[in-house]
Amino acid sequence: MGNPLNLSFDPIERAHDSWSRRWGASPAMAAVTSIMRAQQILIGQLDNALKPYELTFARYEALVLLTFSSTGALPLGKIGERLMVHPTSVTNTIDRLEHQGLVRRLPNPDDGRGTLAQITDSGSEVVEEATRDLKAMDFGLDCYTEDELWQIHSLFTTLRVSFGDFPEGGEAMSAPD
Amino acid sequence: MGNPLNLSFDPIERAHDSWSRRWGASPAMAAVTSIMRAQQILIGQLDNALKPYELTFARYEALVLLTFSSTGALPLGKIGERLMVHPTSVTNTIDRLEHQGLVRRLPNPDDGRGTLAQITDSGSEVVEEATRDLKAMDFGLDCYTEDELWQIHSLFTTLRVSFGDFPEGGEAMSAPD
DNA sequence: CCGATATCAGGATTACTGACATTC
DNA sequence: CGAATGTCAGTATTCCTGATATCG
Repeated sequence: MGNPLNLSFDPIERAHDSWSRRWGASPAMAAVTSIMRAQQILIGQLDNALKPYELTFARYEALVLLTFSSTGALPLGKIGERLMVHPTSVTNTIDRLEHQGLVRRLPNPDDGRGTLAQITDSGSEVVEEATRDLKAMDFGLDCYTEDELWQIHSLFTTLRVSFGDFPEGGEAMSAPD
Repeated sequence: MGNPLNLSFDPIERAHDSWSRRWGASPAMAAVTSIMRAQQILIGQLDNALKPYELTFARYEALVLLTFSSTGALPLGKIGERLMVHPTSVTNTIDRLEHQGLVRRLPNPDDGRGTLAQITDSGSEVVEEATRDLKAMDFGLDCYTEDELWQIHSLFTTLRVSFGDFPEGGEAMSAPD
């Protein structure tokens, strides 16, 4: 559903009201459904903005990651780790980008088993343009103040740490690349 | 990726640092990627908790919605509206639930074109049990205080209103059902 | 006849499991 | 040999674009 619902009431508020009457108030239930809908709205906005480049947000993120690498190339495994996606999804993503000519595969000189994905000149151009567009639309979050955006980021860092993505208060150590 | 990343650093913080150096600081970029990962973590937790019942969170939500209806039945179109999913996805969801015996289809007595989905006794039992489980795990949000949960809900209500899901400050009018 | 309500066929993403060849 | 890196085949979800039969 990439389109506004345009209802006369808030379906999530309504669901939470009914839920409360039956099973007791649950701010967690209200929060989860809000997060789900927010993600749905955002991914719709982002994918839509990237459509002219035939990119999805997932593919855009892969290109951005390669852009930041010193040589413009990274082993597929590392890409999956950074983007938090499954190995087979990385293969799929890189396949697609390769067919689009935005990335090329190279054997990893440091590991005969591995493959590097390297961004092409065309890929670099596309990233620059797409980034300009996404910045212009504030990644779909133009309804927020800068303060609120940091608040959101901070709140979810709590969840990610709690889930075990990375240790609390890291960032002050070695920089694996 | 339903599993913790277990990295030694925060991949989102890292990405935002690189991004900032190249294109300027963007709290929106940091917020979006945080939201995406949070949603990924949560849907993984929820679907995992519902696996014993052969439910996904989407199917669970459909059952809950029917539970709240006075007759335990609703037109498919209304279900899609409330759950914010595409009509064809509703057909698919109800198909699945019907095969599981948790829901049955009935012709809509008020509209010859329409179909009602009605929850079965078996469906009602499953909802109760699944809900108990989800409440016990706080919908995957047990790392938050009640205050933080309302904060999250409130922040995303801003986004949903801004996107056009429903009018600001609604909730004080008729109650379509 | 036009619009609304499903349903169906089919395409695009993404995640995950299991298997497998290659290499460390 | 046991572990790691990618790739492939195949499955499950969900979203979306038509096309379509039926009813209001």
